[in-house]
Amino acid sequence: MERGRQPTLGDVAARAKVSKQTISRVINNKGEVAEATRKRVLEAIRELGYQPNALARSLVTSKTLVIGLSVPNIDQPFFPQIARGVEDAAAEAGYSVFLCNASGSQERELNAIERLRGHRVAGIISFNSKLNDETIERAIGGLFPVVMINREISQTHGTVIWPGYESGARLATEHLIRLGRQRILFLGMDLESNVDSSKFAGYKTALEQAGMPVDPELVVRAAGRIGRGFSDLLRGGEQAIREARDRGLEFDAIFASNDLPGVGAMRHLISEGVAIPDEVAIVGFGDANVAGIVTPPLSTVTMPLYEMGATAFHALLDQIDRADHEPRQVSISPQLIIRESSVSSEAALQDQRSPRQRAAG
Amino acid sequence: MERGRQPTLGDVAARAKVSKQTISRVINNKGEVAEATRKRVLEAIRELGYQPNALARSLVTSKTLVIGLSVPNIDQPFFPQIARGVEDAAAEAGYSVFLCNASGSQERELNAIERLRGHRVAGIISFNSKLNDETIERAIGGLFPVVMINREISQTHGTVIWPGYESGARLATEHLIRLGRQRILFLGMDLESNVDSSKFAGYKTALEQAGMPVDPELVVRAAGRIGRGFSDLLRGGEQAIREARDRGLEFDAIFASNDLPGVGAMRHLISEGVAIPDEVAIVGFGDANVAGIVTPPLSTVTMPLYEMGATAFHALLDQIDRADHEPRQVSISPQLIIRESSVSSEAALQDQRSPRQRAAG
DNA sequence: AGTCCGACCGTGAACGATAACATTCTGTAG
DNA sequence: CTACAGAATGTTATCGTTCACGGTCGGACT
Repeated sequence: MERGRQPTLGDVAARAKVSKQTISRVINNKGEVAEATRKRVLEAIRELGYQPNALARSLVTSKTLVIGLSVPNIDQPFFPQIARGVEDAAAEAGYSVFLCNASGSQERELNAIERLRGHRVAGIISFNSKLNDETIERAIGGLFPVVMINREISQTHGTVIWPGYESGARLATEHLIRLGRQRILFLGMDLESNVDSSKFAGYKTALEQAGMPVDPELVVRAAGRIGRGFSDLLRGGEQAIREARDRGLEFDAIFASNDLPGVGAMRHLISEGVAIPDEVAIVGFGDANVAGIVTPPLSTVTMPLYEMGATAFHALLDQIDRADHEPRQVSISPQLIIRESSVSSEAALQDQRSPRQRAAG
Repeated sequence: MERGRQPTLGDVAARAKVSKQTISRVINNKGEVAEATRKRVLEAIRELGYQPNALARSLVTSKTLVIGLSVPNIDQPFFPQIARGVEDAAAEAGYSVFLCNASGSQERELNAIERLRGHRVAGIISFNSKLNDETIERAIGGLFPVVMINREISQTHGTVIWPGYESGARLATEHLIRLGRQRILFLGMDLESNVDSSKFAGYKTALEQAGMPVDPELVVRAAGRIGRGFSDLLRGGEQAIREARDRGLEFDAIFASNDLPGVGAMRHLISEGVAIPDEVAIVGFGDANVAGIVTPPLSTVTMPLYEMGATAFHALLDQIDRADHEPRQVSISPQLIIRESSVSSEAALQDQRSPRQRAAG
């Protein structure tokens, strides 16, 4: 199978019997060109199936219609939806998206950034980076616009998108408190990460405002890392709860900082004959899809992920178009979805109203 | 925030006091260069933070280290795992991946292909294209290598990866037959598509080989399209089964061509008090993650998706590296995972052995 | 008639790299 | 002493575009 050379501006010019410059003018709708020749040119373009070489174009204009999107692991709830939001918005603006899967490894993430730099992308959207500010600064410092999702503040230039993990966790915890739960277990994953620590802060605030104690024993860590498999995370939650019960820990509710360990925890409790939500009420955090499909459906805190992706792209575009752009910070409001893992079906409808209103604020 | 110009070969050359060509030689490890100058050059590169411009490089070599990946909808089980497989393999080989989300629209898919052409990608991996052979031929005919997943045969050049939908569906149906089920409902989505029709063919073959009738009444269509939302597909299955029962259809098993409608169907049956698997046994098709998380866990036919992605990339690389590459066809063997939606937990272990062996063949 | 203007189109340089060829330099064989 | 191989480096052309000019031509205005 021989591979055809793609036609160039010159080929089109020869066929339409005008200079290359005129072809360029037609393509870019820039400068005046007589109606007759424009038609001839378009005809030649069509006949040859000409498609401008973006590489050559970018080389001279030093602009590319390409951005990079770096995620820890596309194969995990949360990220695909964001990616879709980014891709949709980008395609609409004529941009293409390089997908980089960091797999939770710093090395691979840095590697990807280098590659993106080589391609002279117009900007980067980085999700949940494991890299610290200093490293990021060294790798991309000021070279091109960046939007970072899941980063609270940053000395780096660029826009930061921060989902309101704290307020989301507070919504969830307040919901459990309102249900009369006394001992609410916090099931985290990586308590040192800014994501989990924010969620913990929300949990803590809710307890304190209700005048309830924050018992360190009730803070439990589930093994498993973002960037690893799906079932890894499930098992992590399962095991953490098993161990907690083995050592005699008592609790009547769980707030899981991530849905998957939350589901694992729920499965284990059910298999042990614990009644959900009567004996233990559970609320997760993350993705509406997975949480909605389990039995009983898992109450969860969720975010408009698709819109977050689109927002991230538009924020990036703002920076690309105006080099003088000020660093911005965008926050996203999470929303509590109440299902039957925390409230039995009849009661659910009644409680649904008040937290929704809070979520909007 | 001002944006720094990236250093070029020339800048490095000036700093190391050699010609640009020597820099190029060092970077590409091509041609001989004295150890002393090589060191000086590397030092200059490090100091300036130089990163070769892939655009300029590609322009002269007419090779890019970029491929395109087109999927119907990244935000849906199946695709993220494939994408990860592709991205991992690509990154290892130094390639970057353009992600294109066709959203199930032909127009957007063609659009994406045009964009990819403009970027002179080295090849394209297209998943489950809605486009017919003729359109594809016109859009990319012979211009660059293509690997198509989910396409049985094709007049087009290029490699085709075809998951064994037919044999997978046969495994599932045989499993249900072996359980003594007499009236097995086929729950499809888009019976006209090559994917669903292959699955139907497998279903039919299994019935015929067992000497059982193929009742057209038992072929039911779930609304909802790939490319739409998650819950869309769930509801489609739910509704289809509701309607089937409303019109008095009787069945003791369901083979769902896609997990999501299968789960929807199961949920509806459970809510109606139908015992799973005693009264109705269910087997789905698709993704192990989602199917494993529902209650009861859904038996399903699944495929090594991550490996499929990696395989697709390597097949593409083969074509890229050797222009004379012959069109190939790769097939993937599906595997039946038996869970409690078809067999109660004790019985499951016994039946597990025989279908596994068939899947390997 | 001369001038000027606007519409239309072409020319040459540049972008940042590599390919192919040319040059310099050193050491060694004839 | 000359020639010549081979290592080390430099020169020039090229990839496919766009940019910043410059030219031509016809007509309106003075």
